[in-house]
Amino acid sequence: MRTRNATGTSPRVIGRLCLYLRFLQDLGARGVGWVYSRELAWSAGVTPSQVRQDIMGIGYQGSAQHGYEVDKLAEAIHEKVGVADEARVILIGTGNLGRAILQFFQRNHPRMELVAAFESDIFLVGSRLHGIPILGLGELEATVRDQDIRMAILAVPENEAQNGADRLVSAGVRSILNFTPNRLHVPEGIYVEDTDIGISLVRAAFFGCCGKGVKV
Amino acid sequence: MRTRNATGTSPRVIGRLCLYLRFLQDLGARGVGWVYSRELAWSAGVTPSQVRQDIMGIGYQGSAQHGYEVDKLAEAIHEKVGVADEARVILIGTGNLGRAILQFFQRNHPRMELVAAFESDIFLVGSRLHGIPILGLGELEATVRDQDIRMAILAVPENEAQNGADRLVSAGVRSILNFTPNRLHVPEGIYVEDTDIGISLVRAAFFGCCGKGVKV
DNA sequence: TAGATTGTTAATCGATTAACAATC
DNA sequence: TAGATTGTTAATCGATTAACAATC
Repeated sequence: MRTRNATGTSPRVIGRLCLYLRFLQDLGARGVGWVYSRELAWSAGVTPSQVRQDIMGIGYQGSAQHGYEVDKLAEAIHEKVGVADEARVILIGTGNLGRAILQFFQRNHPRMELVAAFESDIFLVGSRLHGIPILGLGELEATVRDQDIRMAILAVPENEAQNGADRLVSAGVRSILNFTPNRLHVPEGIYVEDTDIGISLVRAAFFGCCGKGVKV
Repeated sequence: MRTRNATGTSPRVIGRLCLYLRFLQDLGARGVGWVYSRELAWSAGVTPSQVRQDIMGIGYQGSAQHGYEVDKLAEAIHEKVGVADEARVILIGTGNLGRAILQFFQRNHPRMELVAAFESDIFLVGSRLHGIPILGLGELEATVRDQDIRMAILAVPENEAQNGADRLVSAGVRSILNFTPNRLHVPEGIYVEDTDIGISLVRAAFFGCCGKGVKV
């Protein structure tokens, strides 16, 4: 199963564009005006060839003489990827992981807006965590519909994962950032981004200790 | 740049084996004795073909009649991936993210052992967080050497990321689970697993809101 | 100019899927 | 047996890299 969109942009390309954008913003802040694919490649840990492919993919053109204009390229990438800025998001689950995500929003204040967090524990409902209102799970569907929410962060206990996803999807959510250790079964057209710390730990242990991981 | 090891096991395969293992352990606990590739595939969100490929890769054989024996297959996967159980890990940085990771260890108690956490704030050094001793960054190298640590979790502020990685590598660490938003530059043979919540958010927003993500 | 870089196509590489004989 | 499944090879698909003409 692959994810694609109309323009052929894959999740991997989006990830790399984000990395380029961070580097470009950094360069811009330092007053650097131009950058070569080689330098962008270095910042993102990829090849210059791939950088040029990615930039070709968003239709931006550089100069063979000076490389890419920092501000212009940043703008071009932002035009492609900047939907994140307008995204309004909800969080389901305010356990340890949920609270870490709330903190992430409070600290890094990504431009996307965290509208509300949902929680089944009625003692928490009605309060606020890191400035975000905690609503009861019963209000989930109404909130998604009324506020036209298209994206949700799922951080509920494992045994509620699929049920939570089902409710989100039927309420109208189009993409889920899944922090549960389960793989979610969703209809076609719904995007799921899995984040699995347990697997990341095992992978690092495997390649670090015994797998003799080798970059080739 | 790809990561490979002697036996050809890629990070993706390891990730899927972990998912199969979780499902198998669940089945085992429920007293189920046999499982088909179709069911394993469903649990991990992949195709039965891929499941059979992965299982072939670890050298386990099933039966065309009953599928795979749950306990035996779990054991075979565990034999491949179970190095994680013996891994001893250190954490660098005890900010918000670092503390979330400490909580993760305390709650999910993965079998790998979190030996110590390192912190530059001298007011925290000497105390314990979630049962884990907090040491000063000056003790990093000695600890890695004396305790033969091969894996580290990097959760320092962005501007200390590369420096932290350099110190870890030169002290002898072989793999890094990187929670900073930077891509680390490490020598060949060192494995880095990147976890980037910011990018995950942007991806989900992109494919949920405007990218019209479609599973194909 | 000479040298370095981009844009873009072609080649390569790896990962996934399909197909099907063998099996029970 | 008939039907379903595995093991395994071949085909497909996608992503990455290499190559090189065009450019300045």
